[in-house]
Amino acid sequence: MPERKAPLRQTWRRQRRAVRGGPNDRPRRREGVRQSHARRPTPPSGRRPPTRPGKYRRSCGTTPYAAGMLRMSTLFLRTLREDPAEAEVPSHRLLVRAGYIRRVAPGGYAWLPLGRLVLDQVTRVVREEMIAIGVQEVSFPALLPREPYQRSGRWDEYGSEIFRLKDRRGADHLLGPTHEEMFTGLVRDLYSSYKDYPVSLFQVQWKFRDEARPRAGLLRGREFLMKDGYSFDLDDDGLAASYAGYRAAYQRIFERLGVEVRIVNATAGAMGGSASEEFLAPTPVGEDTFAACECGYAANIEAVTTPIPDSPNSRTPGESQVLDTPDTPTIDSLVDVLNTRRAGGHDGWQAADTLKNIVLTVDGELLIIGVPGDREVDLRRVEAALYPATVALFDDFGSRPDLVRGYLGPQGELKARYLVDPRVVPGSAWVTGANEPGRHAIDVVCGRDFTPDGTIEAVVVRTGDPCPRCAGPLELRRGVEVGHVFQLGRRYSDVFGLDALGPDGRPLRVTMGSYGIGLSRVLATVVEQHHDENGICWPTSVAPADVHLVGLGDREAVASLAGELERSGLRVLFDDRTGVSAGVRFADAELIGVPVVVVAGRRLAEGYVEVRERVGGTREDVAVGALAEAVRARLR
RNA sequence: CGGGGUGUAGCGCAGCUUGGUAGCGCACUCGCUUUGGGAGCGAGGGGCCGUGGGUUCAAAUCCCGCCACCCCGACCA
Repeated sequence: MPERKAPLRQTWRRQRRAVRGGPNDRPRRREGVRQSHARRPTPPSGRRPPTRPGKYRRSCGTTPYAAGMLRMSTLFLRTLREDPAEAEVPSHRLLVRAGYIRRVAPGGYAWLPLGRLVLDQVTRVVREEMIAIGVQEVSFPALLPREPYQRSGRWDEYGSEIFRLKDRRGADHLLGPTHEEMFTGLVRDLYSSYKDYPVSLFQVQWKFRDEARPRAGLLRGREFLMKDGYSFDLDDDGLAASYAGYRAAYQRIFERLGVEVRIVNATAGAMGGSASEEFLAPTPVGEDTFAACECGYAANIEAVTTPIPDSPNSRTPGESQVLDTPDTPTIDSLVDVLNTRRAGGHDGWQAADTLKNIVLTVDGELLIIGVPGDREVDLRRVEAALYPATVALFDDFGSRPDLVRGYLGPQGELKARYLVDPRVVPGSAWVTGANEPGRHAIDVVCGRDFTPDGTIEAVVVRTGDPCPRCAGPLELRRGVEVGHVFQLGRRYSDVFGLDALGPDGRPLRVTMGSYGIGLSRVLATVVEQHHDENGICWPTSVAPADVHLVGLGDREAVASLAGELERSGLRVLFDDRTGVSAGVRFADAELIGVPVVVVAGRRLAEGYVEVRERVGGTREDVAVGALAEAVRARLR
């Protein structure tokens, strides 16, 4: 933490206080102050006229700190006793109630002073770690021209997710969802030699997505603050090194922010590219489902791979035979009939012994997928496996009488490309349709009676499925995607012709990586992971203040205590409001969630105050002289 | 896009069934009292009742249309 020096303004403020007088002298009502506000767009505090803005400390960015102290008597804040009706998830509820944010549109939020402070803290941590690994900061507009996105194909691919607008001449623009195109173009314009590389750039910018349904407050908005970084390397090893650098920095960032994350394998999605990992923060309100194992394996649900079973079957299959199985359009009805009849001399038939064949269209082409009958097909996983193709269920059986609905089987002449779940290994025997209405075949053996064109991860992953790394049981969990790193490769450098002239005089095509952190989403995630029934419990690294001073005793004595805390370098949120009961102050302190609360009250005259920790609720009386150290010791 | 719900003061809600010109709690203002867990008493300010039309002597209330927002799902770096 950077050292904070006590500014000279302190003495000046005290003089004003002495001149002013009584407790009801509310400075913001003063004419002079108002005029100053009108002239100066960002007064750091209403308490004094900002006559020398250049002298205000800058370490807090756009914060409303006047000099390391926030006074609740003038802070633009109103806490709510009741939950806002529209808020469901804890972060949304608490951030609105504690006066950090306020909804202004579906998926759009105003940031109040406390919210700005916290958002700046999150940004500061991320920025520090980016700079620490040598990434340089630039800044692009949020409003972007169509052409680069047209060229990369994303103008069309993104579809209705993208915010598009026209200017007065009818020219198309968009509000940037991410900025790969712009960064690629910038580097191409300025750099042309291999000696310039590698280079890595980032920005912090508001991004826009026309979400079909914004929800959960900041977790899924249509406008959100994001740090996006891009690496540019000359070869795959360089890219791998850049990727590793960002990945490690991200781990440090989330560690510092107090956000628990799991790094999961991910599919690349609409941005193209290969290696890709997501940073998922586990929380019950997360929208992403991932599979995790005790051994440390974790993967996005789309990226989970199925271990190949050792033994194909529990029973030895005979020759395949066709049975009349009328009225068995479903797996359950088929299994019942098989067991009743002791088909194949066996009555232990289960849904998992059957092979269900699902007909899909992939970019208009027919595809049949064979999966064990106890499994459902997960179209999102299919789509991920076949990316970028578009996948849909086939339902026009009327046009294909050769596809016998409900009685499809892969044996004989295949009518379309045929892929199977990895559990359908060579040598495994299945009960499947006989391609005739009302008939099924048993002991249909993969590799003998039919030969698939390949395997595909198509079925819904279930709790208890075997881990691909250790075969232990997988657990399904929910998480918020707070960060994403991936190796784009040359997708964008190909499109924009980003080359570096090599030492041999030949052009080298640059390879790229892309790395994002959703800053406003991280802020909400911190709250999801750090709150209780009374309010937020900020980690020190992002808290709007280090210490929340509740003044209950003698006003002058409390004010002087606040000044001492401030001079010791702590960021102080000082509840100097008049006419507010102790209960309200305590409740507000817990709601706002500063990590250490100091109550200066009944023992203040004897030189003692109470120090409380927001997490755990411990309380201890501390001598005033040792207060700053006692607070600092609890901040960590 | 499909399903459900809601629009009344800054926030949370009642009033609508049975039409008579708007109310409660919190917040806000003033006065007095109170002061270690969301204080008490008294006095106040604040609302084109989402919107357009219709019915009626009269509409927050009944009828029709529209709009907005919230929740679940689909979709989604």
